Amino acid sequence: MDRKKKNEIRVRFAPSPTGNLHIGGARTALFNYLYAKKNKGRFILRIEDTDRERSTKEYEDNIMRSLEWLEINSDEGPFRQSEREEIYKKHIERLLEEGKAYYCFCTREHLEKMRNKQREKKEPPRYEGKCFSLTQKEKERLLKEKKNFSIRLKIPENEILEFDDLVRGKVKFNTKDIGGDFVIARDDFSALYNFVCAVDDMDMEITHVIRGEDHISNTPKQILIQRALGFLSPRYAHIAMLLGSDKSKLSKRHGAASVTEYKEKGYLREALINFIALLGWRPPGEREIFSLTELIETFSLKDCQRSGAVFDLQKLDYLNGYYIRNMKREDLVNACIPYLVKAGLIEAKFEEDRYPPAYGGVVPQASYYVPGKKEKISFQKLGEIISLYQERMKVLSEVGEFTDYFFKENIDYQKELLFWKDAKEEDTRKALEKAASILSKVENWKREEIEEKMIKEASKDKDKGKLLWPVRVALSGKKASAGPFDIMEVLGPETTFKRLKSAKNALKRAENQ
RNA sequence: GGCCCCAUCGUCUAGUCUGGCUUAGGACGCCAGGUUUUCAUCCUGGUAACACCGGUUCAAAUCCGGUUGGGGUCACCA
Repeated sequence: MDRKKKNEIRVRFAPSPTGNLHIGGARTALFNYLYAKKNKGRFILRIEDTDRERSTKEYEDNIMRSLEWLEINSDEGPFRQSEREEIYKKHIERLLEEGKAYYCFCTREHLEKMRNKQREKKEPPRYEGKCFSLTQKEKERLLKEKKNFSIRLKIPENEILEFDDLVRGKVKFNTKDIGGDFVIARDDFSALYNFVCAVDDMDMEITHVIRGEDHISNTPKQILIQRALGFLSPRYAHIAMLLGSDKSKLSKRHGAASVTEYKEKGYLREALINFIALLGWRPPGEREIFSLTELIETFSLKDCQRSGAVFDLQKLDYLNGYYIRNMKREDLVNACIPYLVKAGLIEAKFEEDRYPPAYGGVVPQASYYVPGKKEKISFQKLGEIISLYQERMKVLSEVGEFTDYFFKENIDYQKELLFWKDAKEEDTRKALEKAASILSKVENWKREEIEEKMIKEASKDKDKGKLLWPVRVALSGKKASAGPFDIMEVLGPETTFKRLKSAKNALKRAENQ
């Protein structure tokens, strides 16, 4: 481990791999990262996998890759607590020797019973310290009998302690409210959360612990552990929780909760970062669009909110749309291609030794095909199609439903959709015929000329929609779409005429029905 | 229930520390209008909040106390 430079600020993000990276976790990671970068410090990643039952490698991978995707990169780590068991064990043994911790042979059943009794009496649950008064002989006997035990930390009975929280100010607590001497290790000397956390924060020379408000109540315990071990505690900053629309702690039941889910729905990392940064933090001024770099420049714990922030999907959508609109075309196309593939609109074929990166990104050397058709569809062409919807997309996953008519051979028309306002079938057929005749005079099949000729004709009537609406629906088959001239240019004359014709046929068919 | 934290538009928030500059500002949403063949974008306007009660003060969203409300946490989970 790198040794700490003098006055260097060191922060850590310490997720436990018991689930995919949660959006709230991502925000905690971000705040730590921003604080480190802003202060030329170091950002350390620590995997808290002391719960062997629930921790998995898959979740750890997900956390790592999610952070990577968000470009929240660590300067040190990942350190795994499962690889540091010897360190914890030594500290526990020392506390035992010094009499600051002791063996407890109470069974879970006994403890459960006690807790229930206390609850019934409306008393706070609390360990009464029974095993602390065990004699040396009794202890040795129980140990010999191989009775299950746990190791508890002896804490002061009634002492007021306080710490200075960087976002909340002074927080006081009384040791009598902690719930008695608490368990720091199991009978195989494997340490529990508060202990490993306290030890690692010291051992990794963490100067600032920035974490969710739900850890406030753990702080006294960790301070007590550090005190018993004879170490100085880091400074703490407890940031407000991320809330669901019902104002309770954000979780799976509020819908998408993991970074992965947002990524898959087509949210951009820039938008997600910008959005979660502004949840519970706001720099002075009225600006709301920030890149990661700009966030680093302006970040300060002083500007952190003390109350919880509701996760508002509509604002995320707005930001995502904003970032999509500001993307370079090539980047947008690359970002959209996986969604077109997923929607079955195109197929991507890669040169033999090249495969798409597992996460995001597309190999430019890939070739794209429309299923069922022989010829390639060029990257350029995909760009023309996609950019028609750049202004309209909120999330990347919408690209398929927006652009499907460019890839499909035939369109199933809904007859009524072809009618503009109170137009009749006769009017609609005439409009389609008129359009075809105008378009047949177009010499250079470009948007400008198409638009000029069509608008000229459409303007003969006050209501341009009489001509243009049926044409647009004939081309797209949709109630809402990009403009007809843009569509025509991308579609090309052949398909354009074909669609005008088949729309007309659809009218006929509808008449016969 | 004990302990802890919190409290400005529906939501994110500015203003609170250092009381008067506030007819409480911005953004998202929503509504209306403009641009437009549709949708979206864009532009203009509108809607909407200091939880309550007391106190301090010439003056309180801002300071103090209480009430209410919300949240978190009370494991051999993290």
